[in-house]
Amino acid sequence: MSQKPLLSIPNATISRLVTYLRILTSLEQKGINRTSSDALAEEAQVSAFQVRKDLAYFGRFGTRGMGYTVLTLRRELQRILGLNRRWNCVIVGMGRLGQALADYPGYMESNLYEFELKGLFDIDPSKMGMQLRGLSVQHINDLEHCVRTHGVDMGFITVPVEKAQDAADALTKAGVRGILNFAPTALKVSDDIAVEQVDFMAGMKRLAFYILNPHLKALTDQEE
Amino acid sequence: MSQKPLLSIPNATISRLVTYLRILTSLEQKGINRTSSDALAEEAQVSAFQVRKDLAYFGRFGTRGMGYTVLTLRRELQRILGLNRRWNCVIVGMGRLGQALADYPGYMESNLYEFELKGLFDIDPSKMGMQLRGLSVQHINDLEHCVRTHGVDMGFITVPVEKAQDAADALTKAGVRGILNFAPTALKVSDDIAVEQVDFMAGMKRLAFYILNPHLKALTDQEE
DNA sequence: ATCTGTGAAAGCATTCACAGCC
DNA sequence: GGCTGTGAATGCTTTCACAGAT
Repeated sequence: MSQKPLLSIPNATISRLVTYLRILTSLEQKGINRTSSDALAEEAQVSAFQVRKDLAYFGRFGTRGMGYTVLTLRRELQRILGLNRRWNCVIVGMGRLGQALADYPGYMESNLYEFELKGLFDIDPSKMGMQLRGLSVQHINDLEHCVRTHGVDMGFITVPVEKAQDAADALTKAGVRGILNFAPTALKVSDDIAVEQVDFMAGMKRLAFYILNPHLKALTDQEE
Repeated sequence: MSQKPLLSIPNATISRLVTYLRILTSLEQKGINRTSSDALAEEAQVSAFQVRKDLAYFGRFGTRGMGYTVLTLRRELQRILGLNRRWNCVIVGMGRLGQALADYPGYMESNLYEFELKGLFDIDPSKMGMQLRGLSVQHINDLEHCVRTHGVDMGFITVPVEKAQDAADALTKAGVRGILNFAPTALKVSDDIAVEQVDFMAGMKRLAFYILNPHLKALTDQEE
């Protein structure tokens, strides 16, 4: 219930928690009900120190000398990461990236998270009514209504970079609590709205760089 | 020509270099031919120190008291990032993510990078011959031939997690120089092959976490 | 004896201050 | 004077070593 952190959590920790959760789910399916920081570290390919430190940001979930109960730790991680609920989403900007994102069925049925698309928006009249995954593209003016009626949590911005701030303002006004920005620009939004930046092709760009510079090894990872 | 770095470069620096390049390209289009670390920093929303430090990893491109020549710096960054060439790519695994990736037209015509798909591969016989973006899905056995004849640089792994290592082995044998791994597992490959990990939905997961924990602010960014 | 939880040390990346060149 | 390039300082993340619980 009560989260401990007064300090800020490394972003990388959050990514790793998702990994631990995936491992725990898999252990559970195999009928294994106890594990240890060593075993989790082995699977996640990080150090056991790292596993324990990551968990320590949120509380104490193990028993000294014993390890962790798979079921308990799995539940705790689900709670911390927000997986006991569905996340309602909208896409603003139905260009090529928005369409690809709407068409991508994976995130709806990811075995961990439950993200659900509730609306698709654009300002281009020629796109109105276009059907994608059972939703029809609506005008941005209808965004607020959609957000209120469906209890939309987050919006994905996939408009051209020069329109990104407008889209963020519209999402703010509509009342979403978080924005995932695919446009390569930093958004200015009010403090109570979470913003995460996504560079869709960052992986390819880094890869191109490291192929070109084989003597440089990527030591920092995840990121994405 | 000669790259300076003996030290390892922060991964975040590479992402920022791409940002600087985008800004320089835009300045050039506007006919502006001189700029400064201050101006670049303003646009990129980082500090001027950061801009200069990032550039310093690769050499000296400015003139003290004067700033940078847009044209020169743009060219240098293009060279460093590998944008004077085309990157030939293949996708291994034509499930939902592989299909979405093949269908996504954006990375082919990105105004900075030139990535081109040269082949689509799977092991499932029922997928063979399936058409996507002018390419037909081939059996993984034909991967090596494709890589040799087209000079393929990198492969994207979009197979289920338990098949990811096999896909990596096949790509290694076929002779690619880099692998972009979308499966949530760490691959073991020979040292001379660059591997970058991509978590397609990491942004959404982080966002869910920060919406749930509004008192925690994301301070580390980009990554992606 | 075992394995967690955590303060302290080490390792990196960012920020800073200023020396060095126009 | 102005602005870059860079060693030194700061701040954050990871690693470590060990105290503490069973």
